[in-house]
Amino acid sequence: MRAKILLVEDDASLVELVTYNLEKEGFDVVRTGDGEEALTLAEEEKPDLVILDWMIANLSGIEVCRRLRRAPATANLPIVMLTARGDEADRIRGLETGADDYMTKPFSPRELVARIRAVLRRLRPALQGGALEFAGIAMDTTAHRVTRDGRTVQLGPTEFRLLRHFLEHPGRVFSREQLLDAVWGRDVYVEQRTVDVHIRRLRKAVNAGPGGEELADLIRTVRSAGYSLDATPVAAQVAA
Amino acid sequence: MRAKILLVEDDASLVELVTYNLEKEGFDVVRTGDGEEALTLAEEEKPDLVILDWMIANLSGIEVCRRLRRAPATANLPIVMLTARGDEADRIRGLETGADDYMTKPFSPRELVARIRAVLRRLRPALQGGALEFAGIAMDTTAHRVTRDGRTVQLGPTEFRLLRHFLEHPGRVFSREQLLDAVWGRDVYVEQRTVDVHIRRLRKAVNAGPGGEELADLIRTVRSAGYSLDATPVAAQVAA
DNA sequence: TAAAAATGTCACTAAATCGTCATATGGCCC
DNA sequence: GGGCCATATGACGATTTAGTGACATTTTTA
Repeated sequence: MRAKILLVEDDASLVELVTYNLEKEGFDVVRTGDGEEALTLAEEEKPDLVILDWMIANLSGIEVCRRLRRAPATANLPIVMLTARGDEADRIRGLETGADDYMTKPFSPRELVARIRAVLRRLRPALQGGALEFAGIAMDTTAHRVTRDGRTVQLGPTEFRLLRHFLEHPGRVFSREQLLDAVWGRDVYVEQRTVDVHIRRLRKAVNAGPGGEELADLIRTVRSAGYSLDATPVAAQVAA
Repeated sequence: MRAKILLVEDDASLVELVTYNLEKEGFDVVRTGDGEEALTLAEEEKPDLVILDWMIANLSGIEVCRRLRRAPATANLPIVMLTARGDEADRIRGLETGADDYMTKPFSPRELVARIRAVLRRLRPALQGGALEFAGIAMDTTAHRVTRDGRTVQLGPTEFRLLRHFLEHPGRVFSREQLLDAVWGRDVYVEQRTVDVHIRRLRKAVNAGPGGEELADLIRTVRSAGYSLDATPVAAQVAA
């Protein structure tokens, strides 16, 4: 999942510079130079983080910061303040108003990106690898939660580990032996056929639709080779 | 609750300066100038945050940072790096190694305090005397009071700390071992199953409705993994 | 000091998960 | 189509794991 960043800045050349660097690093960027609009966008676009210049039109950055903190919808939105002022007093005021970090112009875009990553690493572990996703299946490893198309999927511990392994290597085919090593552990002795059974349990849980019907099977059986997580169902190949 | 800070720095005068300012602001300070000792102290003292100088004896700051991140017990410990180097490359390297913030000497003690507060405000809201809230459960950490949907909930000390830990990391699953570390303390020896009993007591207190009936259980049991505070009850899954 | 509250363990129960097998199903080659 | 082989499936007992009530002990409070 790409993180979305709201950039509130009215210096056009700086906007370009920062946007370029953020997008190069894989962030989605939403931009505005206006304080009022920033508040609206923060609500509507649901960014994962806000970069906020101190000096912007209509509302000062610090006022925007204060209002973002006050509104329940954005109270927890991470904010990185940006400013030309090097004053210690200003920096402290910014941090005390609720900013998570503070950078003084001129700054290096790379450092900005590094700081943004540091903040996001903390607040959205999901954006940093705690979350896995493939073809509608989402797994939050820290919350130990799996959903398919938004609906919660109930899995036993072994099925959970099995699915995690597949999500970590989507598309790749694993033999039963490899799956036993990776999911059960290298020193455990269980029948290879046992893998089949857990694959079946995993399929049953993941492919169960809301009304009891079957969804597309995302686990592909590769005859005499093993299994893989795969987005192209057999039916689609036939139909095509 | 006072926050405990581990200061890893070998410049004696700087240690004095920072310690003075931190203690004035109400922090407890543990100090060392040695990298190896820093790792030990981080485990044993369970600080809420580490201030880490780049240049210290025995192990470089960045190596300490890396090891702290690697050890499960300290992987989530907030780290503020401190250094004489102003190099952008160094700053970025520090942040990418897992530091949460970075300050360059000479720095203002007041700004350091402000940055520490900003980091802690995020990660340990309870330390700031603030209120915690999740899905109808509200906790006032200073008044030591808990309510659910407005009604007061009566908790024993251990259940209170347990709930506070959950509220600080909503949604996240903790193993019994992690809960013992975080809630009971690293040096206490109690049976892992004791956690179950306190979970039960916490559930009983929190889920008791006004008329004696049961409210939705907000504590989720994750088999073979642990427990988490979670807003999506099982009933909702079934109904969906 | 006595009463009350809180704590940590244990034994037991309840529930879920696991691994295996026997059998059914389905693809593939001749 | 027949035979062969690999996989799918349903059932089942064994095992693992969590929930629960009780209890002795310690700590706090009155």
